[in-house]
Amino acid sequence: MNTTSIKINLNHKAYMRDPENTELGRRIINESIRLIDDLGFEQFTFRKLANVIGSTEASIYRYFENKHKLLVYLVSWHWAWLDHFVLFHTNNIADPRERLSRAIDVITSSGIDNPATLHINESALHRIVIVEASKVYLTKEVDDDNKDGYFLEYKRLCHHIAEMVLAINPDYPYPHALISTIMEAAHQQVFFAEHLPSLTEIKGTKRSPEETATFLKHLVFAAVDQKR
Amino acid sequence: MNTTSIKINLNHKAYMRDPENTELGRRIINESIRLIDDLGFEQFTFRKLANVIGSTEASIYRYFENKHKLLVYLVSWHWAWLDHFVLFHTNNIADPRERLSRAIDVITSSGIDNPATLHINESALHRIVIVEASKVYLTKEVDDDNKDGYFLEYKRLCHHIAEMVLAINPDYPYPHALISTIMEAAHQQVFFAEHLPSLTEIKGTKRSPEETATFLKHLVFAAVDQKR
DNA sequence: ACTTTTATGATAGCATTACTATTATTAAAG
DNA sequence: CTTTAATAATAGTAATGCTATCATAAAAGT
Repeated sequence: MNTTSIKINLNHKAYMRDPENTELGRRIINESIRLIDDLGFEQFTFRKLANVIGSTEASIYRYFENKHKLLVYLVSWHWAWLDHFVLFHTNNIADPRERLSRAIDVITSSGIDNPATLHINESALHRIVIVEASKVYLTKEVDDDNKDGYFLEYKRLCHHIAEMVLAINPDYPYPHALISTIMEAAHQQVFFAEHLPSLTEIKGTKRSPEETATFLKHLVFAAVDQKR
Repeated sequence: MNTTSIKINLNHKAYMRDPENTELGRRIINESIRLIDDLGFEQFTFRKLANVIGSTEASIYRYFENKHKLLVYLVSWHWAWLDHFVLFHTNNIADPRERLSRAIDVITSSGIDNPATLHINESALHRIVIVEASKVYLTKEVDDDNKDGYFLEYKRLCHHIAEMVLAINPDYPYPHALISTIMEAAHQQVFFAEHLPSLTEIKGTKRSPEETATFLKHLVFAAVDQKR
């Protein structure tokens, strides 16, 4: 298996025209990641994006209906990429505890860039996901967006890791709740460490993802191994 | 102690003029809760609020610099109120496990209305907090807002519950990380149960807060009791 | 080669949002 | 009974979130 041949496929169309297929599309993705990382999603606009890529608002609107759909696309891409990475790193590992441990390492690790998708800066995308990912579903349109399949990549990753939990303890009653909780915590704790340090023991350093992984493994294995 | 004499005091000024002191101020709070619950924070505007309370945008701007600060105010008020409620329900309980268990019940419980603060619809506010609370800190201005004390109520509640964890197990290394994780999960799981049910075993019914409390107690006591 | 389609760019415009400023009116305080 | 303070009424402005039109260039089909 050659990692340079990876193509991330999404299970929905948050876009109107597939941005992976054109030069302009790839520039939209590439530069929007840069700009959202820079300005935050609230301050990010298609007008500003058009300016930095030397194109026009109207052209960007031909790819994405609005900036929310663009965020959905970016976040979904990240989840699909992480799901792939979890699979890759747990492949051929027999011990279910080791598999789960590695999965937690992957979901907390800061972005690992993929040489096959040069137009995606996965490190910057990971920073975006930490701050903005929950905004894709915390809206009034969540049920419509869910019907359109916008959260399938997130759910699939959650389900894959929940299956590892069940492989360790088939009687654990909350595998999905546990994993969705720690998937969210994986971001929150890193954010808290940097910005609201009194909410966590994790230190706001370069190593906060690893420290967060240690905390989450404590938590998950305690829950899964619990005598009832 | 008479519960009808409670006055929630915030440790910061997200407002320009204290809305508790005037009739218009109380109407702003009261109706903004209704309207945000109804429209979601993104669609909520001061213009729409001014229309429903029969006042003007300019008048509302004399109380709150912008809608983000109003949300900060509402969410802080909720945390201060919950902190008070946790104190109330754990007061005079000697057993630290029982104290922690009751604290978890309080943070997951849907809003309990306070007869002393009739202008606050705590049930609607609780629904707002579930969906919108994380948006108060997931911004580029988080560090400035933190300096202004906007998250003190949240941090204090987290710290109070973390102390209960330490009372049970003084060696547990992540009390604040654990509690901030479950405070966030208390909202997420209820939201997932209703809108993204494949992410959790909690069922999207009226009883989802109680079910979430059961899950969180499992998790917290497993972590705290863990043999290391 | 030559039409037809498709993608982008250039330009304009428009309703809504997020404010700020000005002045008038009314009610409370001194 | 007059000064102050709070609200209302009105207007205006820059930015946002779009949509529409038309020209042009490049790619695809015949």
